[in-house]
Order: sequence, then structure tokens, then C-alpha cells
Amino acid sequence: MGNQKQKWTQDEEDALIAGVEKHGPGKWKNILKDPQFAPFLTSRSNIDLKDKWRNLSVSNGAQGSKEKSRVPKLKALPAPPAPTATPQNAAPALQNAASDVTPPDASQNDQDAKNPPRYNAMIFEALSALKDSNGSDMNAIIKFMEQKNLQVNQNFRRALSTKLRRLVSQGKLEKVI
Amino acid sequence: MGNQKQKWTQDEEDALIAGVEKHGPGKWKNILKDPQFAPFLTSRSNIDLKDKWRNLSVSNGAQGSKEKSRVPKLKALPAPPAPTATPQNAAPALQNAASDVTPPDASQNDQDAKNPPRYNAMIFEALSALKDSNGSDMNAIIKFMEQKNLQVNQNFRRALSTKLRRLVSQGKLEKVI
DNA sequence: CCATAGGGGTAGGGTTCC
DNA sequence: TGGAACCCTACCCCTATG
Repeated sequence: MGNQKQKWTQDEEDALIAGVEKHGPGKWKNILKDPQFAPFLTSRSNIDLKDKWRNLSVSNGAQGSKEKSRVPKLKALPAPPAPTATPQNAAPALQNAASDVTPPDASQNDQDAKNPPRYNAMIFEALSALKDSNGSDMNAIIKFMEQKNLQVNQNFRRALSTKLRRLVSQGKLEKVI
Repeated sequence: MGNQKQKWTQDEEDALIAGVEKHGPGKWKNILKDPQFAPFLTSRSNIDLKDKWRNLSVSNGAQGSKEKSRVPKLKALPAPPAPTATPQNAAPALQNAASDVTPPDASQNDQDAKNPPRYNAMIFEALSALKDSNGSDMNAIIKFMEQKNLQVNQNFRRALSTKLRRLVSQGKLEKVI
């Protein structure tokens, strides 16, 4: 109903293509986070990027034959069991082919902490920040969290407690007192 | 690498549902160990079970009701179905899902249906059946579908069209004109 | 270490708008 | 009718907690 289509601008499309060149296809979230492209894609989600790339590939992959009155016939291809060297990379007209798409992202998994409450990271950040004298107690950590406007509810205190114990048992933390 | 998507078969899904009925949700390891279900789930981990159950719950539950419905499509199996008569292949072999197609659904819009129509399978079956020397056009495919008593409405024609285009762009189909 | 719960990300099928 | 934008689901990985 109130569903308006938001057509892709040239800038957005360029940013997407450049992003794929840099990060490789399939790294939509990375492209979106890259400060180099993010400014152009503020109103796009990683899903949008994926879909747009698919559309680009489709229009580019199809033969641009002007014959439209013709009824195209289709023939099944031999099943593609051999994914040998079939990059299926129908990149939409990329000029710069100097750098292959091979090394897009060395790490396939760099799920950096962002949204979810990364307690571990928070703890270490806190301890690092108030690395005074001979360590900090739990209350100091809580205080630090509060100043950071982080969610510190009743549940959190308990979670922090067990987390600290676990970290100590894992040797990642040292109890000084 | 071995990162190939392994779609859930009907047998696997049935086994999971039956397992949840017997052991309750959250007892994934138990279900996996139960000889009653194990034969069908040899290629699934307890994590897979958990994820699949989550998907099932999402698609079947929350239909406008705040009720977080549990068990999806439970059919009340008082007695163990014991369909163990068809272990056939204990190894995680790749199965060709060509034969089965969507059941004859009279509904015009199966948005809420659980089993989405598998256009791909239908298309390949059609092309394989009318293995024309030069290939087949869309109308031939439609004809084939009609003879199969498959739902061929306006909606289907459109879907088939886009599907064919995408398959061509993916290199899975070849347009021979 | 083993197990479960939940978040997050991509791919693909299918649909809606123009 | 075809293309483009969008939505929904499947599947899998990762982290956190017990």
C-alpha cells in the first residue's frame, strides 16, 4: 500500500560496485560499514545491497539482444557439478580488473562487537580504563559501566559477577586480592 | 569448502517434529540420540535441530496473535510413527528432489502456506521431460505444467518469468533463442 | 568440555510496484 | 511483459551462559 520503491541512484550504485571490488561479493555488511562507502549507502541495508547486486548481475548477464518480439527458448545446461573455476562473477561492467576478487576479506568472520552487549569487551575496557593501583573491584566496574550509559540493571550485576568468576577461572583475569 | 547448503528434507522435518513431541523442545541432543529419530538426522547436529525448530516456530507461530505458539503443526502422535522401515540411506547423501512437486493447492495465494512452491524443480522437470532438441519456450513449459494439473494462474506465469530470467543469469539455464 | 539459547549474516525463492 | 525493489524464509556460524 504505502509501499514506495526507492530507486537506486547512480552514486549508490557506484558505491556498491566499488564496495564489491574492495570487499568481494557477499560482504554486504562489511561494505556497509566501510567508511569509504557508508556515506552513500545510509538508506540501504545489507539485504538491499545483496538484492541490488543480484539485479545488476541479471541485467548484465542477459544478452542485450534487442529482439523482444522473439520468444526465447531455453535449454537446460549440463548440471553444474564442477564448481571448478566458475566464479559466476558477472560483475556489472567493471573497468578496473587489475585486482582480482580473490582476496576480498581474509577473515570470513570479523563479527566485531557492536549491538549486542559484549560483556567481555565491556569488562576489559573497564579494567583497562581504570587500571589504577592494584585492580578494581566489581563496584568500580559497575560505576564505569554506568558512566558509559550502558545498560546496568539488576540482571547485569548478577551476570557480571558470574562472568568475572568465569574469566578468572579461565585465567583471563587475575584476582589480586 | 563444505559450506554447501543442505536443505531439510520432509523426512528430517517430520523426525524433528516427532522428536520434539516426544522429548520436548530444547532436548536436541536427546532427540538426536533417540534411535527412533536418529536414522533420519544423521547429517544434522543438535544446533541444526535447534535452528530448524526456530524457523518452524517463526513461520507457523505469531499469526497476529501475541500468543507465542509452540509446537508447529503438531498432529498429536499418540503412538510413535515408527516409519523406520525406510532408512534407505544412512549416509548424508545428496538427494535429488526432482520428483516431488508442490501438492495441488487450490488456494490462489499461498502466502501463508508452509511449503513454498519449488519453481526450480518444476522448471527442470519440464525441460527434462520435453527435451526438445532446440529447447523449449515458456509456453511449452506452461503447457507441461497444466498437464500436470499444477496451479497455473496469472501469478504463476509472472513468477515463472522472473525465475527463468534469474536462472539464465545464474548460468543454470541457457537461452538459445 | 558439553549443551542450549539467541544474535547476526548471507543466499535464494517469491512477490509487488512501475 | 519485463525489470527493479522488496520481503520472507532457510541455513549456518558465533558468542554467551550453565
